[in-house]
Order: sequence, then structure tokens, then C-alpha cells
Amino acid sequence: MAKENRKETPIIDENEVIKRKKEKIVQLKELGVNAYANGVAPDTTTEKVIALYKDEPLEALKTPGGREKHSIAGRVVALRVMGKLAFARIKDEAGSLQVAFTRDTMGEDFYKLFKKSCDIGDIIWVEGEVFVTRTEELTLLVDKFTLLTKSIRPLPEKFHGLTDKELRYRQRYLDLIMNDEVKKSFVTRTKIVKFIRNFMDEHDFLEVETPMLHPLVSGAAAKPFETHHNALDMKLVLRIAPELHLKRLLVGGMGKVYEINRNFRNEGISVKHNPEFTMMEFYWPYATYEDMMLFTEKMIAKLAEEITGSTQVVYQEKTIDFSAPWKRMTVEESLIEAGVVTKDALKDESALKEIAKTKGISADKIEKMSRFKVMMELFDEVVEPTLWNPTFITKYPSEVSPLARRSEDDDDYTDRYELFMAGREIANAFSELNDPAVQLAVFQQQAEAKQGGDEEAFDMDVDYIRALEYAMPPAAGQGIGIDRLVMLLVDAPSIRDVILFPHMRPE
RNA sequence: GGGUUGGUAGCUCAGCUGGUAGAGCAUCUGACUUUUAAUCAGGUGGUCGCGGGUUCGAACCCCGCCCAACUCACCA
Repeated sequence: MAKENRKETPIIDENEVIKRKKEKIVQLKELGVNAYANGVAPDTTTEKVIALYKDEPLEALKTPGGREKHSIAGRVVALRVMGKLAFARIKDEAGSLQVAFTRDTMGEDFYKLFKKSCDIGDIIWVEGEVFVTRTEELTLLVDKFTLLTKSIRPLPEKFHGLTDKELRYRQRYLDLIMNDEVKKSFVTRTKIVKFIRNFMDEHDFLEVETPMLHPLVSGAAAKPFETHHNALDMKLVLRIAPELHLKRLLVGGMGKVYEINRNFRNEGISVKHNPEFTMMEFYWPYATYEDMMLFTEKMIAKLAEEITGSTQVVYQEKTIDFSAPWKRMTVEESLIEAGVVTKDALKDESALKEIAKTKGISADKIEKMSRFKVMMELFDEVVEPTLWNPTFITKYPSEVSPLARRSEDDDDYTDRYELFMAGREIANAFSELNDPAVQLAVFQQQAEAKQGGDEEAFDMDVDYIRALEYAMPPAAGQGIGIDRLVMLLVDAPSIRDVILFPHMRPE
């Protein structure tokens, strides 16, 4: 049953501190100080100021005077007032810099106004020249100061900062103010996406955008979010995958295409799952899944090196070796290698089921499964968590691969692989199924499964079959989970650490 | 959805066997011209997640609910 998200009356919490700060804004207004000023811009950043003086001898900088003036703007994150001298730390988008306010430099009245108006958390603009303090810290000696924006909410404590994970995710803005490494992770995320985009562009892939609102469920095995179009009075679902639209573009002769955007799946939330996640999906005409493996290991190894400086990347205290070539095994080989099954047992449904039971997979679940499904269950349960270095697992059964091309030599299997790293799936790829008759048969099976209560089964997509009937060139396609890839490269334990505003229940 | 742990001041956390709700930082007042977790003196600040119950008395015990983290299930 749907829960009512909106509360009766929106109430913003207020305490004594906030009340006082609000009153202060009124007092400042009476003194002619605008607590929400604008039109005053800095001419540089803290980072640039520091870079400018980093080679100057410290001794010379200890005496103030005669140097160029710089203006910076940012948030006051620390303030130490000692009578007629005050130090503040100003944080801007690039970093932070200590600034000093003195009565002698600013004049008595102006200094008093500064003391009265400026508090921790406020956003201010200052101008002055640099000097170096006794403790040899580069500091801007302020002669001009403008309060830009008052903060009326107290910042978290300076020593411990903001550590409560719930608050950090809910109030990401505050997390960004207090925890510098957060911004770093998200800047890296952007670099990763940019790298991938450049890599695709350099290899002549065309970036496209396909619909997020779908009339049908297709492209993956997942439960969708449902929504409603009012004017058309029709049910729509948020896409679980862009696959079938991108393949329609292959039919249309668009050539190599890719899309980097969100998918939505109405499933559990975990350290590896967010209801909306970013996928890079691409399709490559006249290529096979084997071409795709070479392309992928080249791209990701180069990406790892570009981002971290090495193909050896430490994730959660264990090293992942991204250097190509990557290990390749079939699903069946991986099960044999892991010592889970023998070659003979793989062909024997009841033997497989017995083994599955010993691996803690529920007997009820196994009973209804085919040999191939039990095999995949065993793989997911036993092998997947052990695949730490990048590994391509190939030869997935046709039964669990509704959109992949059946292998030439055995149509129980497909020309498909999944890529695993750090014990998790990062990508899924295959040579594409382009035989409309086979695809239609698969859709019919899926539609029956859906009738039978399988909530993750596809809808029949008649237009897609029609498109295939016009002929889709042989092609390989792949989807890469961007959030998960970012997690590995920024050493994030949870997907929430690489999503700016992860999904949370309302407060 | 199940299990475990947690929710006490704006933040970080104490709070014993049920007996008047605490500290540090922030905030307010005062002192202070080289601090950087500044320091010193004094003050303000609480729906103890929410709702019931037990009890002379509940932050603490019991029941229900909400939220989160971790974990399992599901999934990429």
C-alpha cells in the first residue's frame, strides 16, 4: 500500500541559535548591512593564491606590505577572534585559505563591524595581500571585507565534523561543506564519465538519448516503476534498460551508438543498489562479443590508470589488477574451477540440485528450476563473490539470456559474457539476437511467464519484432554499471557514496 | 520483507541496578594583536525518535510504530 509522503504542515525545525541569528540579521539591517548581498565577486580562488606564492621565500613573506592584492570569497569555516586580531579560514570551491583581520589594517570602526557581523558559516568576500604568520602559514591580511550571505544554521562541530551517515546522505550540502573527500569523489565520478564519453567518441560511437518513459517493460529482468500520463490517460513505466531502443537505431542504420543515463528498477536498496542508477550502454554493428571483450578491457584498464595513476587499484584494502588481458572462463569452467561441480554433474539436473542444496540455496527455490537456472544460481552464490580481478564469464545459457544471440554450435548457450570485479557484476554484454523468429518465440515465452506471475518478465514488444524483420545488422552490445565502476575507482564501500543524492525514505 | 545494532542539545557523544538530563564544540556576555580543536571567566540551550503500558517514579523495563546503518533475501 502506498504511504502518504507529504506531512500535514511543513515545519522547519528552529532552535535558540537559529532564532538569535535571525534577530542578528534584523539588527545588521538597521546598521545598513545587507545579510544577503550580491554583485561582489572574487577575482581569484584560494588555490590560485596559494599557488602564486608557493615558491616565494618564507622569510620575505613574513613582513606584510607592498604585495599585490587579491580578493577571494567563500564560507567561513573557522573563526578565532583575539581582541584586536582575528583569524578565519575561508573555504571556496577550490580549497581553503587562512585570512587575518586586524584593527590596525581595517581601522577601528570597520574592524568592529566585521566582529559584529561575521560568524562561522557565513559566506564572505575579502580583499588584501598575503603574508606568512609565525607558524609559517600563508594568510591573507584583510583590508576590505563584505558580508555576502549570513548563515542562520550552526555548522556541525569542527573537530568531529558531520559523521552521521543518515545526515550526510540526506543533507549532502552539509556533507560537502564539512567533508572535503566527498567533493573529491564526485569530481572523480565526473572525470570517469567524461573519460568514457571521450573514449566512445574517439572510437566513433555516437551518443544518443532514448526515452526514459516506456509504454512496455523490456530490456532486462526487473520490476519497473509505474507512472501515468494524464493527457493520454495511459500507464507508463520508467525504463529498466534502453536496450531495445538502441537496437532499433541499429536497424535504422545509425551505426555505433551509446547512451549514458539512468535506469530505474523497482527493487531492493542495498550497498550495491540504488533505485535509479547510471548505465553506459552501447551497440557496435558488425562486432561480436569477443571484439567487445577486447574493447572493454582496453577501455577500463586505461580508465583505471587515468583516474588512479595505475592499473593496480586498491579497493577496500585489496588490490584489483586492471591490467589487460583479463581472465576469461565459461560459466561451467568457473564452476568446475571453483570445485563446486564435476563436468558430469553439470549435465545432470538432479545432481546439480543436490549440490545447490549443500550450498545453502533454498530447496523450494531449486525444485522449480531448470538445470540451467540451478547452474546460474550456483554461479551467483559460489563463484561470483570470488571473482576479484576483472574476469569475463562467458557462455551463458539461452534460458537466462532473452536478447542474446544463440551460439552457432549449441543453441542452449549464447555468445554472451558478464564482467565481474571485486566480487560483483560490472557489465553485461553479448552478440545481439537479430533473428526475428527466435526473438518472437522468446517474447512469447516471456509473456506466458508474466501471465504466470513472473513480475520480472518482459512485455511483448511487437514493434521491436517488426524492426528486426527489416534486418538489424549483426552487432555486439554492452551495458556497464557506472556507479559500481566509480565505487571501485574511488574506493567507496557503498553506492550511496558515489550518488550525490541517494534515495532515502522521507524524514 | 527478515535479522542485528542504533536514534539523548545544532554537531560529536556520556548517562551505572528505574530515583532531579550531562560533557566538549557551536551559540550568548566579558577579556585577549600570530591563532589554527586558540585560551580564560560566566550564561543560554532538551517532546531523551513517536505512541501506548508497567511503576510512587521511566532516557533506562514492556508493547506497537517510524527512521537509519550493517546484514540476508532480490537485483546491475
